[in-house]
Formats: sequence, C-alpha cells, structure tokens
Amino acid sequence: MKVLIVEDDPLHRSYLHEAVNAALPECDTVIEAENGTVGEKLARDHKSAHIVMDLQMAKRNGIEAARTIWKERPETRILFWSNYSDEAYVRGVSRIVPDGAAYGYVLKSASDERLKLALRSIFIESQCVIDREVRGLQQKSLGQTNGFTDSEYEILVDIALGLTDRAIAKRRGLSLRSVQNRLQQLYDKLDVYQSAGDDHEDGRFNLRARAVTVAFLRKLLNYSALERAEAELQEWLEGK
Amino acid sequence: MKVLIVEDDPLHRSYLHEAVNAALPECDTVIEAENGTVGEKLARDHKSAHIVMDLQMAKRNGIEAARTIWKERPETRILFWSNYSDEAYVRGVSRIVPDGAAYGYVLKSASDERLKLALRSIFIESQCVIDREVRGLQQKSLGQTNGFTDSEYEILVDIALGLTDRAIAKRRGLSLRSVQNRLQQLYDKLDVYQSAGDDHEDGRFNLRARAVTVAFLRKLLNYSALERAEAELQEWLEGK
DNA sequence: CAACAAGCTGCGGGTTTACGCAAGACGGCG
DNA sequence: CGCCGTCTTGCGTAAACCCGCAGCTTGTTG
Repeated sequence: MKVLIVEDDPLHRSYLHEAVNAALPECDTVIEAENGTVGEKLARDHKSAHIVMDLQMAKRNGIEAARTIWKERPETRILFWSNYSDEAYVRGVSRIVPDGAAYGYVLKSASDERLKLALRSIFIESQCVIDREVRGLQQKSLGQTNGFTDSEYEILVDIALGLTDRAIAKRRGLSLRSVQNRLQQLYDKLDVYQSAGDDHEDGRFNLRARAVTVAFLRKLLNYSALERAEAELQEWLEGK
Repeated sequence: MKVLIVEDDPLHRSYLHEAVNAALPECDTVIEAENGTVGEKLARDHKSAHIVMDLQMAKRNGIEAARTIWKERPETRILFWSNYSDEAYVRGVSRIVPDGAAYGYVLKSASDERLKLALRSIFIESQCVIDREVRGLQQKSLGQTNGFTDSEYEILVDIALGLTDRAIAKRRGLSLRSVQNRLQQLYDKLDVYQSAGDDHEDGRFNLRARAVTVAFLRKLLNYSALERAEAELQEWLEGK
C-alpha cells in the first residue's frame, strides 16, 4: 500500500509520515508533496489511492487539489487534516466529495490516537471519519436549521466578490428584485441589523459590506473560499 | 537567561524549544505558552525579557499579546515567528513596536540557521532582524511608494467593517464629502475599476465591496486585522 | 511673499441599494 | 380541486453611494 502526504509545513509533514508508518504497517511506501500542485501531479503519476491532505496551503489549497484528484479517480480515499474547522472549509469539502467516497476530516489538534484511528478506518475499512467538532458544523450547515441555504450562501459569495445586484442577477439568471430578496434574507440570517437601529441616526451599517464582514468573522467565509470564488468569477467573465 | 515561547502548535513549540536550546547555551530556562492569553500572563509573572511569539493563534493572537506586553515593559525583546508575511501582519506589528525596541520577524519557512541567528542577534546583541521578504513589504507599505497611507488604510478598515459613509465621518471627525474623497483615492489605488468598464452595462462592480475583497486577496487585510478592528469598533460604539 | 500642491468641505445630480406592497407561479396536501 | 406556503417578479420610493466642480485652508518651496 502506498500513501501520499500533501502538506506544506515540513514539521507537520514528517509528523504525518511517522504517524502513517506507525498506524499502517501494511503501508510500504510514503510519498510527500509540499503543495497542492505537486500533490496532484504525484497522485496522478502514482495513481495514489490513499492520500492525507492539508487544507490550507499557499500554492494550491487542499480543496482544489482534492477536487481534481477526485475528478480523475473518484474512489481515491482522502483524509483531510486541517488546523481549522471553519464552516467555509467544511462546506467546501462537502461540495466536492463524490458519492459514496470514503474520506475523513480530522483536526490537527486531535490526539495521535485519533489520527491513527482515522487513518486505519479510512484507508483500510473504507469508512468516513469526521471529527466530531466538524460534524457539528456539517449538520448545522447542510441541514436547514440555523444554517444557510445554498442560495443564501451563493449570494453571500457574490456580494463578497463585489458584484452589483445587476451583475448577480445576470450571473444567476434572476431578476433584480429576486436578487434583492435573497439579500434581505441573508441580512436577516446574519443578523446585520443588530446595533443598526439602536441609536438611530448614528451607528447605521452598510448592510452589504457588513454582511460580508460578519460572515467572515463567523468563519462562514475565509480566504480560501474567496480565492476559489474569485477564480470562478474570472472564469465566468471570460466566457462572457 | 529565560526565554518564553508563545505558540499554539505543539510541533512548532517543541521545535522552537530545541532551537532556543541549541542557539542560546546561556539560556537556562524555557517557558511555553499555548496561546496569547497565557503568554501575557506568563510574561508578567516571570517578567520575561525574551519572547518568541507566533502571530496566528486561535485564542488571542500574537499582535494583541505583544501589544500588552510591550505596554507593560517596552524593553522586552520579541521575535515574531510567523507562517505568513501578509501586509496586514507587517503593518500590525510595526504599529505596536515601541521606539528603539529590539524585535524580529522571521518566517516559519526560514532555515534552522536563520532562526538561530535571529535568536542570537535579537536576544544577545539587541539587534532588529527582519526577514528580507517581510522587509520588502515594510518598505513598500510604510514608505509612500506604491503603498497605502495611514488614512487610506484607515478608511479601508472602516468600510470593511461595514460602516456607512456617515458613520465613518462621525468616527473620524470628517465631513461626508471628505470620507468619500478618501474612498475614491482608495478605489483608485486598489484598481477596483479594472474590468468595471470593459463591457459597459454588464460586469460592473460594487466598488465598496470590491475594494474590501481585493484588499483581502492582496493580503492587505486578513482575519486577524479584521478581528482587531471589530473589537476597536465595538469599544468605540460603547463610548457612544 | 507669491506660488503651488494636498487635503477638507459644500453643492448637485446620476446611479445603486434596501425594501414595502402586491400580483403571479409552483408544489404539496387535505 | 382549492388552500397555503415559498419563491419570483414588477413598481415605486427613500436613502445611500459615487463623483465632478469649485471654493478654502493648510504646509511647503523658491
């Protein structure tokens, strides 16, 4: 069995290497990549079926890499190993995981034991292992309760990118008014009105900008999500 | 000599511990803290004069911690050891370093050698050591060339927080029109008009929101900067 | 001191946002 | 089928935003 490690921090990489060796005696080869681009290439060359992937990498992040890898070989098993449990990451991952694929999401703060267990469960037993903290987010995020609908999330991203109402309407195939309706919904859920009306005349917020910030502070958005969205936007702009 | 290490990743922490031992034989005690809050407390209790500090920590980030530490004892020597060289961090650090203080900024990607050298230079020789990559940013950022003025940066933060023009005017003691002038300057420098006018009628951006995003993508802003700004805003709102 | 650049301010107007109101469209469900 | 909730769309309005124009206050420089 071969395992590919994609992780840009050398310390973490060697830690992972050791953990894999310890947890998987049946593994005879470990390959390492220091960013997403190299990771994709190695995965392709070696036809890797077992990958441990960091999410936040400078060059090309884990979600991008995982997406192209899964596109080529959907049965690949990937364990995401991340520092954070931002809702943006969780949402990003669940967006790209193929039907029935075995994958995992473990936080770097987890114990050695937990990491090793996850490695065995996913790579040997083909089970999904999601860190309980992440799991909580997932439920909230994807279930409708308290979470955001896809359309709400979509429009959040659109205003975060800085599109006008009109541009959003065109992009999403909606009328101007519908876009604005969704915006209102979003403002509502993000509770942007908070101190807006407290001392009238005074501390009013610019709802649109405020919504983006609040989403950021709540980890609904993060750098990597923005980066991806921006890339998609540029792509769309090309295609007129 | 005593050295305090403030770093939330256990792996990095023990790596630092070893590096300190290797580089500074005259150091007899090493203390560790796993976040900013604990770091502040230990620094106070031990009257630490030599600190190695991570910037990005979940609980209370390095800039906050360094600020209060320096406020209490400005002669403290601090080596910032960070993953990133975001302009937001660089700016944040240079904002809080006291006159004539010895400090350093080394990236985690630097070699062992570089780290050890920096440790000796700062703690023994009282010299400032700034990673060359960071140095570049600093020049650009604080020198006027190509960089942003304080007032431009200020207004960038204000719109990022989601304040209205009127609110900004009140907060900064300016007229409405002046605020808008500064906004125009900002839009100009951030080059927000880029594809705005390309296919007229169509892909227009909302300048205000776009400016924030562009700043984010350029690392002019980041989570930690937003977080700090939000805290300051809340404080200001309290004080009416 | 005159001259000039840089920043603040008011005025005016064109555009974009935010949102109430109300009229369809669509899909369950009794 | 008729009732109801959710989603979409158009109309209209008040507010906010973007910005050109022009008069003022500064600080700088020859």
